[in-house]
Amino acid sequence: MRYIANPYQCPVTRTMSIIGGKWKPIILNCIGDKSLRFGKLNQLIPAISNKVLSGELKELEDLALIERREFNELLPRVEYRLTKSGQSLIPLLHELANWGNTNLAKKLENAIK
Amino acid sequence: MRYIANPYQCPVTRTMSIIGGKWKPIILNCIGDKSLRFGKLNQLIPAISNKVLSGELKELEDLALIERREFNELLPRVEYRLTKSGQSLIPLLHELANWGNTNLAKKLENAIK
DNA sequence: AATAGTAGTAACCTGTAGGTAACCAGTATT
DNA sequence: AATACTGGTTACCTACAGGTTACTACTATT
Repeated sequence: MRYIANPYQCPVTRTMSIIGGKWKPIILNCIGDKSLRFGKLNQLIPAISNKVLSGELKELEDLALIERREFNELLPRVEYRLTKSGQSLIPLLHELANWGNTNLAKKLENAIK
Repeated sequence: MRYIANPYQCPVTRTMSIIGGKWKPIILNCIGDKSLRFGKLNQLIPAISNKVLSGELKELEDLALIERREFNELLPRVEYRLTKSGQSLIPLLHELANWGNTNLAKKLENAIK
């Protein structure tokens, strides 16, 4: 496989533009194989504001990595779950996590702050 | 494996902070198993400015992903190559590229611009 | 009638990754 | 004596990801 040295055509950069954000890998991982409501996600990830969470969810939906389902019952609710494509990212995320754990655990504590 | 829903402690985010930049995966991939000079890298990646290239190389060196070797010969030169740790990233980059190619090829052409 | 929970929006602000352009000292070429 | 190449540095600028705060309309609870 050959890479072209231009980020706009680079497949790694392309993947990064999806999972490279601050919250997307965390959101994907939190959802996992469950079907979660907005509020539940907000609880699981307390550091995210609901504006940002809402934006990220919309982007993930546009990328067809998650599915948004509205239930118009007496008290209406919304649930999010991974699509096939989204599920296929999970093992990749785990590998990234592993690499980070084995290769960088201490080295980065300060760098990341 | 359990993730804590906070990017500063998230191992995926940790890894991302290294390869998640615009140029780092490209640089790592360009070096590959070779030993490249600054100027050569600049040629291979024409879209990067030498200020940014210089900065990225410094960061990659700080992270011990590449090695910088100065040769103080008649015309002094500098060569960069991957460390063991840097080499261990290459397969991961390939997987990211693969995922991007199979799952997103078209979907993102516009999104990324 | 007041408060809390639902799933968000709207307006505004900020930090920083990345970009541009000019410059450096030393050597080699023309 | 002028220009180009080496491997960078410095100062300055900008776009945008992400953050903060306040607000919405609806229902349920007390």
